[in-house]
Amino acid sequence: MAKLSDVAELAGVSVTTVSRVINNYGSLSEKTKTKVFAAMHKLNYQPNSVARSLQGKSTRLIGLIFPGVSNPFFGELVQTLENKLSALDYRVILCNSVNNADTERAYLRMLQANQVAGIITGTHNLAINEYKHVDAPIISFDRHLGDNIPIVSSDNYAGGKLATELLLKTGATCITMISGANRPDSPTNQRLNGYQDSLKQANLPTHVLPLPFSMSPTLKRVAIRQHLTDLKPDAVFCSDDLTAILVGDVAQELGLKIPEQLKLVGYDGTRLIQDYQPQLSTVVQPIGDLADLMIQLLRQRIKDNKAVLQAQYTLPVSLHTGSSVLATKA
Amino acid sequence: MAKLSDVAELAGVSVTTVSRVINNYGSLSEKTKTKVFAAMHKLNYQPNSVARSLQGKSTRLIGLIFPGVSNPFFGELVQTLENKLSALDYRVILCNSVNNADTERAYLRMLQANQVAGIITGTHNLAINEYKHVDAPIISFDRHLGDNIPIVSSDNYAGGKLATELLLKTGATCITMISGANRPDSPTNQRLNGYQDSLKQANLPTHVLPLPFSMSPTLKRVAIRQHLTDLKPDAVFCSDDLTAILVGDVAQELGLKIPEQLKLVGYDGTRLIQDYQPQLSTVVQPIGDLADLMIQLLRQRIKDNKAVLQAQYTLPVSLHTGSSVLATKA
DNA sequence: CAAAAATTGATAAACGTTTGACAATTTAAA
DNA sequence: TTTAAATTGTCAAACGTTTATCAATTTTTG
Repeated sequence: MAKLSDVAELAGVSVTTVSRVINNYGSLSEKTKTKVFAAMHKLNYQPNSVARSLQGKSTRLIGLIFPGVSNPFFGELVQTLENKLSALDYRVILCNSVNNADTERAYLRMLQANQVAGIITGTHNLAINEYKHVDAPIISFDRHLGDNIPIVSSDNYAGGKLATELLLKTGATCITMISGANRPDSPTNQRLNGYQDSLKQANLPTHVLPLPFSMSPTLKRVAIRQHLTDLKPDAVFCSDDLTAILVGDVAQELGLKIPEQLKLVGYDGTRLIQDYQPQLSTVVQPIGDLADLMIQLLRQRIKDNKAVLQAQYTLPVSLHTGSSVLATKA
Repeated sequence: MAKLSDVAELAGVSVTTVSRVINNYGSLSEKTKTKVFAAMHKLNYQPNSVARSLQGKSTRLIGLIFPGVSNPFFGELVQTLENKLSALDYRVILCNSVNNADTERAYLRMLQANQVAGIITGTHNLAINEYKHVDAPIISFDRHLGDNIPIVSSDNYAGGKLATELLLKTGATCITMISGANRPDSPTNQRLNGYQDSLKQANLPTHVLPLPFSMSPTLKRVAIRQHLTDLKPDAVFCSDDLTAILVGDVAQELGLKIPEQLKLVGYDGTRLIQDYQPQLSTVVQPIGDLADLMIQLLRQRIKDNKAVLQAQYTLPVSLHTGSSVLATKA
């Protein structure tokens, strides 16, 4: 691996000059610049970023901590973040917390040891005070991690209302919500609040079936089948699209026609779902905008660690309407 | 951020001693070890890995280059790799090549500049000779990148035969294969070969519909609809599960009953598909084993850059049978 | 208690880069 | 041609850690 002094030697100039070319400071003639670039190219030279970082430059490394990229929503969010960050000349260290506290703690230590410039996290398994000792700026997706850590979310409350009101508009009267089982302070609980407020306004009872994020699909199917046969709701609102797919499946097994006998709305609206399950109505989170905003806020904090940011940023959601509900009430 | 000398000062020992504790060499009394660990803990100290790397230790960074984690197959593969690597105390730099040559070239440069210990790649957009100038060891998933870069694949040929023979066994006589449009030297073309050989053996004609990986789902639907109405095959074998879902969708729109009028087999068999589309028969790639093997080979090359490895490693596939084909011929 | 062994410290060089200070040389302007 | 400006070089320190060498001190052993 060629180093600075090799380039200098080949170009017949001093290392200082090469460094001046690379970092573009001091005064330089076109002729030397050309010579140096030629030598760099010939040796396929690239500055050792370990050495640069130690000297004082940023590592330009960003840690991304999410439960896991095999979940389509996080997969798309992580891919979007990575694409945008890499366009800004940042590199991404991927951390799959698998919702485990020890893992997450180890990742935070590791990221700091690697001198990351910043962290974006969509997981939360530690006590709030554990995030305080992290020097690197943190931006959070949809989790409350402490007073000085900005939360970026889509409008979960509006999403909950949007979904529920769509179901009401198409004539549903017994609407179940299948929610994840989240920490009480999680912004995603707002989806439940939106659902509850909508039904209260319509003078209808609420029915909540909480299924933990981590529950296996097989067990979820069992719980869903039980619920559908017991309560016989005429509509279900799921706080994620994958669970909505399970509901659709179980409904079919039970011989329930969608949307005639059971209307269905999901949540997240990834590209994958819109492309491959377009019949599923769902609340669409603006993944691109969320990524842009998180990156923008992080960069502000990277530039100035004390940058004053809001505690909470909320981006609007939209609705994708498929045949899992009726387009309009007949 | 505390540094070595801070720990030494707090513990009342020399930096040499602290370094000895951290790197566990030389002779040390229990008493000092305890003192030093206490100080490290108190200061929440972690060695600056930038400095360590510069000094000569490995960065323990592994570059992962894949088309993108929003694709469920790559998402699961990347997550599996990340989990296993992180258990071995490696960190992952994620690179989404989006199948673009310039992007991939830039990633390779960046990874080298960051002194990664190794690279695992599942993408291939450069000329073979461009990989030769990479110092870090490379292991490839399912692509031919050059003579000295081992390829890890699942048994694509067996997968193609397995799928086709399943369809034959259940009585299909007009079987279409929807393939990606790959480079001629790509191991994934073996799926096509397996399909062709199986049909030749059964004395049946082949029908291949190539749909590029990058084609949009909407355009794929159009092409599929065209093909199904023109040829009226009684079975379709897709070289990936997502395309199989599209075929299922289009068939339903055309009023074709699955499996009675159209049998369907996909490829990949991710957890996601098995959990959420269990009715889809599919050839299952052993993601965990693939990840284990790639990591094992990479570590051999990290330990010894000249380690002699095979050019090609092939792991067996299995079959997940769902209701998209008949369980047995009636 | 003396000798041997174990422990700890002080010092310095090295990893590859950046950058400041200042000197030397070349080029351009007057 | 003289002077000023632009260009390039030399030298050294710094980033935080590791590790070798050698010396000093403490502990253990016989």
